[in-house]
Amino acid sequence: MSDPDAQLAALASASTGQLLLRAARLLDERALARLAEIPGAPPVRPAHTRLFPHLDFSGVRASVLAERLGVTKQAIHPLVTELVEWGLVEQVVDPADRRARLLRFRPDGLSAIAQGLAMLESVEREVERAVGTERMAVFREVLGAWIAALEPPP
Amino acid sequence: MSDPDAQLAALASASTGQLLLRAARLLDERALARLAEIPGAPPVRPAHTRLFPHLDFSGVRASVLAERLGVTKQAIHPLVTELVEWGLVEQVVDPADRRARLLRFRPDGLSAIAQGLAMLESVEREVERAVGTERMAVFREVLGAWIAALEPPP
DNA sequence: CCATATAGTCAAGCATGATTGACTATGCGC
DNA sequence: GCGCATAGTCAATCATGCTTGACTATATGG
Repeated sequence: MSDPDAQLAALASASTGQLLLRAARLLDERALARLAEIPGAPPVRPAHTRLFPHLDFSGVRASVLAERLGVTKQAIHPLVTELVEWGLVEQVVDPADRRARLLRFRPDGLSAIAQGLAMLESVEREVERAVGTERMAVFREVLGAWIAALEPPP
Repeated sequence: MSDPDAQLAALASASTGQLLLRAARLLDERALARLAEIPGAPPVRPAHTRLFPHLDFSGVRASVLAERLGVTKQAIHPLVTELVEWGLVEQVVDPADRRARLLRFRPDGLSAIAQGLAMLESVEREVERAVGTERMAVFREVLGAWIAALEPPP
């Protein structure tokens, strides 16, 4: 462990960060692949899934979405358009400013991708079964710490 | 919690899987951004970092790399070429089969991206400080369970 | 020794997801 | 009411990271 080269190599090839990246990539691929093999499901792409954590039933503006993801609103626009076409979200005029529209999940639309989401959940349950409820809780908590450490570019 | 719509929305917007994806994306962006702002550092892209977990000092064939990542060897080739140009890895003829070449880290090359890797490590330490050594150990373990659950497409 | 398989290379093309720039429509403040 | 800011749209372009297909060089088995 005192060899700095070995340490570097370990960092490059198997640090916790690398494990995190690897797990996420596998999860992403699997969730999308699962969705892709369901006949009627909309062709959701990674770019759409990035929007999900920022959507809810109360409504968000497209420009806010863009800002949160750190991209331009032009980049968001086609994605939102597709989600609307697929019936996953709907747009309503923002009562506070009629130029703007609020985007929000449509419950009946969400059920269209329910199986894909259910896959996420099933992997989650599988892992939970393997490691136990308590450890899973710790995991979620530490994940929160990672996000907190990374979220605002200090 | 009995409202299935709310459950779906929660799954779409904040399940553990989503948190995992989010943390990984943030980490990836930060590590690459850090590297990008170091003057002499090679312009490593996400595609290269995917190779790292599969590289070491003992040597791997490019085709094995491709197989592990689930892409064609043509996709791997330009990435490897760049890593070699940047001095991060070197190629030696495989003594077992002279058609093949083994790829392996070059210690002095690794130090060129040491600062980027060090950033990974520093975030890791920051998180560890925040949550404690024990919880970090649990985290790593659960991460392993996720990877195990996802690794071989069942 | 020759046929066939295998490791890696080269080239062209494509989907994705971003960018910049120009535009429309609406709202808000003086 | 007018002027300017703002929310969203449209169009063109670009980098990235793949793909398929054709090729070269080396190995191995009959």
